[in-house]
Amino acid sequence: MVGARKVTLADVAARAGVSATTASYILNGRSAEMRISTDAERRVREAVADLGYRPNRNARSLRTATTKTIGVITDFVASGMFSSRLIAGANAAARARDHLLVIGETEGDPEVERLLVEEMVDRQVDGILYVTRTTVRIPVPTHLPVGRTVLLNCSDVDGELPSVLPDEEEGGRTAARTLLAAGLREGVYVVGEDPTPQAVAGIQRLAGIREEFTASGVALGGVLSCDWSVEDAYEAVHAWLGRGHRPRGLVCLNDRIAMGVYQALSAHGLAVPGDVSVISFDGSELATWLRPRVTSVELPFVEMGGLAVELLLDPARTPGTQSLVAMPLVPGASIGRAAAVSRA
Amino acid sequence: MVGARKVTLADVAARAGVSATTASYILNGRSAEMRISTDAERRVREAVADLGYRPNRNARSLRTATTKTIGVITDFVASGMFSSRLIAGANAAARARDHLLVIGETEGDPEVERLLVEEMVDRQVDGILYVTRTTVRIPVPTHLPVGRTVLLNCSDVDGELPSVLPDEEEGGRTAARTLLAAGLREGVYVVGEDPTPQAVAGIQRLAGIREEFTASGVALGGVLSCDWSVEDAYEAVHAWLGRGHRPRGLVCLNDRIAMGVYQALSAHGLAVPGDVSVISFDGSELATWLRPRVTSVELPFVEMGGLAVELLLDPARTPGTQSLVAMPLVPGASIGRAAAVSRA
DNA sequence: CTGTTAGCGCCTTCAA
DNA sequence: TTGAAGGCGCTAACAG
Repeated sequence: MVGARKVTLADVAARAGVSATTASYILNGRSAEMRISTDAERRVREAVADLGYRPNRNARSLRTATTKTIGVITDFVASGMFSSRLIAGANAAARARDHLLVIGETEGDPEVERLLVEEMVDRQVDGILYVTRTTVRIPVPTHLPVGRTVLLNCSDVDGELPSVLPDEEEGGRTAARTLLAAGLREGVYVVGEDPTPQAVAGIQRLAGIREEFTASGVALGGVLSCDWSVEDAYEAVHAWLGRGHRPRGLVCLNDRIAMGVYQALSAHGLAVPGDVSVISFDGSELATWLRPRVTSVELPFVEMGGLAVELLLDPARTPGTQSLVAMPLVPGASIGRAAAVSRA
Repeated sequence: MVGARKVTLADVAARAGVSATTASYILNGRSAEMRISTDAERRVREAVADLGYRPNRNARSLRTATTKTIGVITDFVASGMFSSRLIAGANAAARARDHLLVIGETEGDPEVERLLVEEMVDRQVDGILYVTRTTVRIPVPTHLPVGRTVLLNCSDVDGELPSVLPDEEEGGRTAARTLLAAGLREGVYVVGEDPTPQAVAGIQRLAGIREEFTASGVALGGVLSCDWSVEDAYEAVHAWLGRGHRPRGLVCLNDRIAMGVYQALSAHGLAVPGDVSVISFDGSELATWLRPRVTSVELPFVEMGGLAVELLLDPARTPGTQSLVAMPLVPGASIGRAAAVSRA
């Protein structure tokens, strides 16, 4: 029951026996600066309480040309299974800075995207967060307001707009290090080489993994290519195992692949981590649902969303055009300490 | 690069050689009604194009006291794994009616909730969608603007506010019917009786299942109680199977439970659907990831979100205080046609 | 310290 | 068919 009828600042001022100006100053916390008498202040605050006054933010926005609102334009993020955490992070940061989020989902349609950007600019949003579900490098829409846009989970091919991304390469190194630290020194394969052209996650993760293995003087067993889906991973690994391969460790490029891999291993009677150690990427809920839980390198979506908002609201803070957020390791129980030297 | 500087309606009018009034009429599609000359109209539209004019929605809102914006207040929906589809549905419907969504997540904090409602009312949202992650029956916050609020996925204990909910009971009947149609007539158990007090989904699903079984003169084997999580379902079913029980069919009260059930069955060497038929609720992505895919009764979140927006924007349409949306069956491969009579 | 005056950009009677 | 004028509610110079 938010009465919210027609109580205006003028009403408050009248009741408090001051001018609207004075009331405005007080309500905007400028009473000290303006040296308003404590008495006037008290009377105004009373009037506000008595009348149940609430400022009309539209009117304020019309004057100040600022709305304390951030526009979020996404492809499928809001509906996505874990990428929605990007929104959650952004939302939390926005709230902490007294901003609200207006969201718009484009479903990948460039025309809808254009419309949404216009809509939001029309609504005077203070900035726009352009968010993608998967980490991609794209030719960014030309109509985004340059000064006030931050790319989240994607980067501009022209590198003009500031962007926030997970540090995939370091994530790859983390995964590799974790396996190496467990004593795995042979028979380690990567599952899920990514064929999608724009997607960068797979490529970078793989690069990090390779780098770390090379640095440790250990050779990677090989790379199995498959789509990033449970079913495709299952098919690929199942067939591969069927041809007699017996890996010691598998690096799954995301949690869904890990699920498919678990299914394939199980179908061949191989145990995790007894026979095969598994590690993956994403750190999603799914990782915790697998049995045993798969150790996963987490996509720091919440943190990324938060950082993006900070950058958007704090122009000066922009450390450069690209911010990489660390991917923490979420321990599971999918990695066995390998016998010093495997003797299968 | 949305120039969006300072092109006002007045500029457009000036360039077109008409008054702001005329320009306003034209841009609001009232030129016919106002019998504006086609020539004036053409000139105005040209001016709009030339100047790249965009209306300032704040100014408009100040006048019209309408913002074409819907406030969405959720507990954890936006970050939730599939409940975010509620938002997706609402968003689509909102866009179709030229509205945008402002979202706010309360993380279950009533104080935050109060603040958010105020914020949104201050911003003159045209209505509020109050959304919960799980289907619950709750004492709804008192400060929601009565005329313009729709509850989504929850209902008011006082039954005052209109609400949109999945038709859980019918969903339960659907699940039961599906199993019965496959010839299962004994050894059917339900997994996941829900202990949470406010949650209604489990209770209603179970009621529907029971009703259908009773109607068919078939006795339910029993009900296994466990939390609605993969791990808990696994533990419960695993222990139960360990005590020698051998079900023919299992109805899992959600997809996560189904996942735990699959794990438990697998651990006991029981095959789906060979040894045991399984059906579940939610129809989430997870259902499609299980091997074989589990047949699931879908939570119609997208449709619910859409309907909620319709009701919010179309006061007259409200058919009553509570709208139930049908839960469609999403076929998987987890149900075997039982031998006419089991003879284990 | 406080009030007066002017708009922000748009919509909408009321006259012409 | 079009224009002039007023005001939505609030903020910010600029006086006093």
